[in-house]
Amino acid sequence: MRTRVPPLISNGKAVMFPLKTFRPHATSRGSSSWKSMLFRLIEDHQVDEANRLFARIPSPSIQLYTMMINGYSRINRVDQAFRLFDKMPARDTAAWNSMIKTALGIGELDLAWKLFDEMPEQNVISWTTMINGLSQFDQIDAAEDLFLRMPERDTAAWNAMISAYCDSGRVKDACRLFEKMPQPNVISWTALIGGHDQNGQSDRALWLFYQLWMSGMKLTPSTYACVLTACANASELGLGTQLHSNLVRRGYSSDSFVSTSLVNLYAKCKQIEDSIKVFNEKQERDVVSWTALVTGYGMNDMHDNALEEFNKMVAFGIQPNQSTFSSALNSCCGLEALDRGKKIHVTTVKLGLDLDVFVGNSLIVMYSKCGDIDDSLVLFNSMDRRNLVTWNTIIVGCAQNGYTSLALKIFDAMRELNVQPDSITYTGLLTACSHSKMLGRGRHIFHLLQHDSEVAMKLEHFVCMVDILGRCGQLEEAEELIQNMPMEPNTIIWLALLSACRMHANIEVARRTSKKVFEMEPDNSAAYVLLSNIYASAGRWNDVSQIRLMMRCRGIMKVPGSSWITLKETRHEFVCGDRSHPMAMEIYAKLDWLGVKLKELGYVYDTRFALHDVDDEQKEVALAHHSEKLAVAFGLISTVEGSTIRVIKNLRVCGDCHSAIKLISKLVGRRIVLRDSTRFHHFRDGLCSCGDCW
DNA sequence: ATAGGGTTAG
Repeated sequence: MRTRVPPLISNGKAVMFPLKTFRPHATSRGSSSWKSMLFRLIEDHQVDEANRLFARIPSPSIQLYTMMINGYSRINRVDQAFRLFDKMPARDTAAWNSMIKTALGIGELDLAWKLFDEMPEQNVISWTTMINGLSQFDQIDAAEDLFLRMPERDTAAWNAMISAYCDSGRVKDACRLFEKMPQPNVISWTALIGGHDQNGQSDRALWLFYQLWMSGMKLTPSTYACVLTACANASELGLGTQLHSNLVRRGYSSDSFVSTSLVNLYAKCKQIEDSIKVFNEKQERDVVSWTALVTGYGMNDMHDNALEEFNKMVAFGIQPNQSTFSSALNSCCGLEALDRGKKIHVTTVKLGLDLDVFVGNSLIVMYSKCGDIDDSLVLFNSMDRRNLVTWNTIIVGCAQNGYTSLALKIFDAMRELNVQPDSITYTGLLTACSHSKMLGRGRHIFHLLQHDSEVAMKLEHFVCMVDILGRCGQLEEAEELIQNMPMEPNTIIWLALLSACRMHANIEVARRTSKKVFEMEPDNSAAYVLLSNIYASAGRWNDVSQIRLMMRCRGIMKVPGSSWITLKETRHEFVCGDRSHPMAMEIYAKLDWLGVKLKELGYVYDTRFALHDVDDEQKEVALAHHSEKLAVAFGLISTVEGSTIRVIKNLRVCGDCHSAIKLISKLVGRRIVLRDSTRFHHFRDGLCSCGDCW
């Protein structure tokens, strides 16, 4: 929205008229009663009503004009604000300041500058308003320049500059200013505490709070809200609880900001019951507090409750906003609930929020985490505004769903638009290459990353590269990379190498590698399972039984494989050889039928994978009755013919199941989406999206 | 109670 510059302003200097000429009848008493009536209406957002009253005032004072202007400005009726400003017989500095603020409110920075330059006399408030506005436009250097140039500074001006520094991440500069300012007040402290917290320095924020507390300065509700948030982020439940009882004694518990901070505090500290309690005792339930609760349920893995609460909020008549949607969609991911995610998508469209960049990003994540990468891409292509998160989200989504070349293509498009990648972008790309065993492209991306001065290399990048090298059989090079990297290796990177050893049956490297894991994490079952599988594949049964003995002695249990499918919001979970499901008879009958049909297609069980399970009793039946096969069979008999089946497995999909499900997809003419612990497999027409690089 | 500074969810 562009606002025309009003004629009086572009004319240059405004003329001040003596007030008495214009309101001869106004007495101070009369004016104060007009004022209180206007004030009440404006506070109540009844601006039209206020304007009718204003029109009846014989010669309104400058103050009354300015009140009306601010009333319009607050509800974004900017044209009317400017019209009144044009009409007023004289303007004081406050009126000009109101107009600067109005211009900034609609994003008209140029207009704000114009007003600031043309007003006859700026005061400290004019300067402070501009500093604040420049900060909102990320023009921190211009704000700093104004701050240094302003003729006099009061505490509010210092505070504005401290906040501006904090908002642009320049916490050190904020501290420097705070040290230098003559009279820091509780607002200065609150700004500095909040600034540290918001820039990831919650511990330092709490240390600052301790200083404030010792100074004996009286805390305001804002300070409590701010500090409670820092407690939440630093997981300082103890301090948070003390502050809670303290603020109750001060009578601050009904403050909306404070109570929302408490809802957040308890949710983040995994005290969801207390969080619910605070929320239920809260007088007004607004979007923010309700969103805090929805998010809180999500953080406590109570996604069903989260979505229930989201629905309650909508039914209560409170309109969700970007944040609410992003939390609700996140819970859809947690439940793999594509159907409910789609319903929420419809709601975002109704509210016109689906094109919002944050909501759009959440929708992309929801679709790709629920295995519907095609709808993710449709959404990505329809977004007219994108940020780095958008690009990262779609790249990671493609990587997890086997769309490797598309991920690389999107990266090229991103670079053509000069969007600077970050460490997540590179991780996504390397993951994509690893999933498709693209050694050359992987090396290329790794090279780009090493020479990208804007991105710091992280351990996870090396994990990805080791994974690529390992999968492509370059075990020695992978081992060398681990030994020469600039940070300490963790068990994850050794396990990546170990699993490559399994793929390429390399006992020598496996021995060295597993030794590292046993030293670092003797209780990690993955290394034992992998090593024993490597020995078993080589027929070295003595070594296998030795490892099993070791596991038994150390009391290490392997994580049992399980797969599940969600139908009509109910989760049906299966483990290998499971007969506990009410429809077990039908499921096994279907599996037998599939077995016959698959044999006709020339399928033979790949017995190498019978060794996948360490436990003896599961060995024989294992292959035919693996959990993922059970879940697929259940899906086939419980859903409409032709519809897509979506299965999730907690571990990696077994190789035999992978071949079998490919054929099943062709046999029954269905798309089957299987999400395992690392990625998605889209089976269709006898093929898998992973190109068998599982 | 004419204008500026701090506060809640993601």
